[in-house]
Amino acid sequence: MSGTTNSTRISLRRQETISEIVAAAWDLNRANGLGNFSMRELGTKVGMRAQSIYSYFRSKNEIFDAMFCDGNLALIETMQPSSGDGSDSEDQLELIAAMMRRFFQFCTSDPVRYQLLFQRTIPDFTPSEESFAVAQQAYDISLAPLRRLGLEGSELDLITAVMAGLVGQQISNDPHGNRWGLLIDQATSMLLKELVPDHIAPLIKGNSK
Amino acid sequence: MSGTTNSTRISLRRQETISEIVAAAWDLNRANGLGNFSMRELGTKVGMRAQSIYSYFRSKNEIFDAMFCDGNLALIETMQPSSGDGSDSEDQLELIAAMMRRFFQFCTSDPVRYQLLFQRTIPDFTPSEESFAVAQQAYDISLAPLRRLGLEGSELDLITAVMAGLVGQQISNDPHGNRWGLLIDQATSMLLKELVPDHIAPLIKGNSK
DNA sequence: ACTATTGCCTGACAATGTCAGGAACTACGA
DNA sequence: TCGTAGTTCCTGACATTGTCAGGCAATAGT
Repeated sequence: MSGTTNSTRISLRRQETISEIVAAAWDLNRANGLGNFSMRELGTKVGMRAQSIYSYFRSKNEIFDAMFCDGNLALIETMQPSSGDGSDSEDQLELIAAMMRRFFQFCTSDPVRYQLLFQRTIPDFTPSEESFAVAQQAYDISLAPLRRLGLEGSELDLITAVMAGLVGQQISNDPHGNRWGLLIDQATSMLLKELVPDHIAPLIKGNSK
Repeated sequence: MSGTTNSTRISLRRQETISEIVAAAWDLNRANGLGNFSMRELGTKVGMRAQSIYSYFRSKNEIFDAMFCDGNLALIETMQPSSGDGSDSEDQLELIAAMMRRFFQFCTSDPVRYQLLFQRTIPDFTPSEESFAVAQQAYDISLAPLRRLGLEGSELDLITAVMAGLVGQQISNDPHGNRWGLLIDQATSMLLKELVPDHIAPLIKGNSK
């Protein structure tokens, strides 16, 4: 099982099987909680024996690695700017709020994916260089609108903390609701008042208690 | 192994052994990552066979439960008001900032404990009624200073999200440093400006960019 | 057609959580 | 003090789990 082949047909077939295995792994993780599945269960779901999976992935952790890469690609797709994104100050600010809501939705719509991407749930799993590079790309794309506002360093740290906090609390404490989702706009405006006070007048409509 | 005995000496001995097992479990979890230890390893560390541990805990998850309870008792101890806490408005505000710093320190000083208390890392583990009650108590004690300021509902949600976010980002991204710890005071004042604007004049010394 | 590669299988092994039964020791009551 | 009950650990064992080795049937390449 070298994994290298010159045949397009076989290569395609192999890629398909790999994708099937990864998709089945997502299903099992979502059903059982992250990490709570056996290779035998996975094999059964795909229609082969567990041992056969080892001709596609060298270890269980390599399946997590493929999932990690998969999840970050999905994040890139979610956070990629869409074609209608304007460039003047007012649109930028609305873009930030929309970006926050998009990230929140991405994370809370799939808690297992969130765990794998942003927490350290699997003790022995660390991403490969390749998939870590994808994660870095996802990070850069996610923060690009903030950087375009001139935010950097500790300012970005504060924003990522607030965003991560809203998501984390939502997933931990109200997984089937939207309790912390209702706070996104307030949190966003609070952050922008703090970090970009000169730019926020048009967006802020009054937030006093 | 009924676990019920009339003998103080035996009862004490049993409690000591239980404590030893839990302490050894903390050590192993901290060394290997949460959940990444075997009962055999734990038995060896305590000086008995793995099977013998089952005369003290019915399952591995029951050990996690004891640890969960343990960790929340430590949180209660950390967040309990100290004797020098004043009651007027100015002291209250400084109390909030100190509370934030204390919570941050509690979490980041022991990431495995943080994971067990605040994340869902062990798929099949849910706290027992008894230890969940301790966790509720810890929550109430932690939030009491905020409630004394008149904060409630979604205001508390925003604060807990920011706090959780700072901790979570710190532990995930800078486990051996203090990158997000440096943002605590700014985050605190930002929150108080947002939520208690009438009360914060004496504390805020100017935070514009 | 023949050979090499691929894709799965069976068989097996060490590690893991946990159960059952029992021996040695300790505590309690007569 | 002695006998009995309870406690604390042990050995032995089992089902499950991650993963390796070897091999056969089907497919691909020449």
